[in-house]
Amino acid sequence: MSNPREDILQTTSSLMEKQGYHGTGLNEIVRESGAPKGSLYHYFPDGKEQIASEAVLESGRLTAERIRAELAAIADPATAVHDFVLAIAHHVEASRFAAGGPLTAVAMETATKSERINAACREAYADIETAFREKLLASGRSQAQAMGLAICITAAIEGGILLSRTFHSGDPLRAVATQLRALLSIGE
Amino acid sequence: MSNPREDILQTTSSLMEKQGYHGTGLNEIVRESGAPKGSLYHYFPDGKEQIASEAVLESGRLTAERIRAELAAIADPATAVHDFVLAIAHHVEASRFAAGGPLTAVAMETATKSERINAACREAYADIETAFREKLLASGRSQAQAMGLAICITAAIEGGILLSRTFHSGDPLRAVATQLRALLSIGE
DNA sequence: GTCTATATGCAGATAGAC
DNA sequence: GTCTATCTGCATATAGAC
Repeated sequence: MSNPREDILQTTSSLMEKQGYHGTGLNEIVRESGAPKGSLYHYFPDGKEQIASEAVLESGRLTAERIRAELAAIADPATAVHDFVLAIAHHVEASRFAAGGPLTAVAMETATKSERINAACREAYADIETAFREKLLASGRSQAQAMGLAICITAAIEGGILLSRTFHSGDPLRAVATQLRALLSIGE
Repeated sequence: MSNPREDILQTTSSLMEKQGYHGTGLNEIVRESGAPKGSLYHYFPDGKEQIASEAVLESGRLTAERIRAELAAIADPATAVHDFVLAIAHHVEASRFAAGGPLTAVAMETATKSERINAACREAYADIETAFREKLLASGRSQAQAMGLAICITAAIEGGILLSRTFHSGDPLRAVATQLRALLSIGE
């Protein structure tokens, strides 16, 4: 089931994850994905912006899904989030500090430069925040509390990935895991 | 007191802050900085990597200095950090979501691509974490506690800047401010 | 120290054949 | 749907005059 369109999006995600939007070339994407050269503008007539936007959206959906699945396995939200962040730490280390999702770099680079990509990033982060928020709501937090916490969890994880990649160590993410567990244990 | 070298570094910081490392061209830096065209490779013989590395280092030192100054104004660390993050939120809004420092985007893009820039990012983040850690140590936390919290504060703020830029709103940073205050108030 | 001119290569994008 | 060929423009970097 070779699917050039999907291959292109997935390769784009993993390349932009490592080197951002501007650092990733279309030729590079075609080469790495193994997709037919001539098919790029056939599937994505709007070019690079469209490819990046769709890659970001797909990555957001996939990440939100994974978050839901992992959080569902453990009842207590503090422990669930803690363990989830530890899993990210392991994943980032296993990828030799290449992983982390394409959002962070792409979102920073394009926040004020491309309306289309920015909209995609907003939707992706909204998906992710919602996944955390739902878990907190299910365990009895108020709407406002759940929202504030979900934003902070998302921010701390994104920042933790950034620091872990920079220091080539999972330790920053593990520190984030510990502190988030403490934060989520307040008032229990 | 026109100083081409300094002008170039400062312009590099503010351009890479908006569009990252690969999205910023040397021509653009020269044009925006007003520095003499022919002086770029005179001051920075190693080219773009050197310019980015020095801009990152300078930005790290400056940021750490600002953190120390702001935190020193308020005795209670929870309130001090809270107010500091609110100030960032205001600053990011005032800049129309361009601000946030060159580190986030540059660090993500270059973590596994340029040894030299990566080393500069590590030093910059270490400076910043140290500024937070000192405040926590001064208020009686243990070394381990202060370290873990400082990392988490840095991560949450970086992530908060990312989200605030993406959503074109200071609210994510304000949510981070609230939660960090709660986290730092544990056990008081 | 600063200039202009330029080398070399790749970027994103398009045209038109098959 | 996929190919090759090509357009235009900018990227980083260098050479050599002043």
